[in-house]
Amino acid sequence: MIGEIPGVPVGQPYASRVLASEAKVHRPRIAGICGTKSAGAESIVLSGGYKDDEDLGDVIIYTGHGGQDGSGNQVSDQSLDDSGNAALVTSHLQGLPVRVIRGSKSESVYAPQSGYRYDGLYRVASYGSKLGIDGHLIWQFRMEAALGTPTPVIEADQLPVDSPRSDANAPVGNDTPDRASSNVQRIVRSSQVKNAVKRWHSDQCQVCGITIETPGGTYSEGAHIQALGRPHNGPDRTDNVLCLCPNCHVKLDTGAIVIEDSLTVIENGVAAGSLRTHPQHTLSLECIRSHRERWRR
DNA sequence: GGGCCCGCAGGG
DNA sequence: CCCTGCGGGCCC
Repeated sequence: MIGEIPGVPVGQPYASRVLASEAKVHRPRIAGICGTKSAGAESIVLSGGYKDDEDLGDVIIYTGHGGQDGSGNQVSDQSLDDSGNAALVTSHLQGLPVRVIRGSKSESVYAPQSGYRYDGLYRVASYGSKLGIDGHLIWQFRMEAALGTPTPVIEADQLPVDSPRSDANAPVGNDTPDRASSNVQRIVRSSQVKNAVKRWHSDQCQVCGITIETPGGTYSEGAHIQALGRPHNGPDRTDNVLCLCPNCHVKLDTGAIVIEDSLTVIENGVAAGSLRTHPQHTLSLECIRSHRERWRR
């Protein structure tokens, strides 16, 4: 389950990994990353297992997994083929939220005094590779606190001796949790619809035919033909979604291209080829017409 | 404190 | 199935 776990507030402590696992907050009992390449990452744990990590509170530089010898030393290169790392790449490409759990063994001032603590949702802002402290290639993911995720409280005995407790360290609840979590669930649902379409087309743009290759795999965007929400109110279904490259996505959203009932693509008033199709991917003519109506001139 | 080994759930 | 992993307890 991606996003918040219902009934689990930000700041929720767990005495052990087993308890966090039973609460479904972070299911693996040992591994630091939970997730799959196809669905994205559910959650990560910062527990001091990788020395290249940096914890700045609302920003975390999180090291991917793999390449260690079992006692915390990096002895070989990490790879994006590793499932956890691939999962974080997917979360980045699709803008999906990741639950963050801090453990007491992390060196960070934001670490809990003991056990583990759920610290809310973060997004994978960017990622890249570099040579780690031990001289092997590592992949790192920049995690940024999502809107509504507070910077964690610095627990009392972590404060520098002279610094008074400030209001900034007062316990923080979750602002408008219901609305935030329903937004998250809507993003997740919508991304499942888009993923189905992208899989059918193997990330090849249905308009221009290109496939973008990245170190983390191929990339495409799921583009709604009839826009979601007011005033267009398009359905979030696969028959209202196209697999497009970012350029063609912009063109579709701005009316630079429209689509005829015959699936001919019209650009600058002239036919510019035919939409690529897939047998399992039926399209809604109603949505295509609605998009055309929107950009009639 | 470090080393070891027993774990099991997740993922491919 | 097999393999791995930001545990954890116990022993030294």
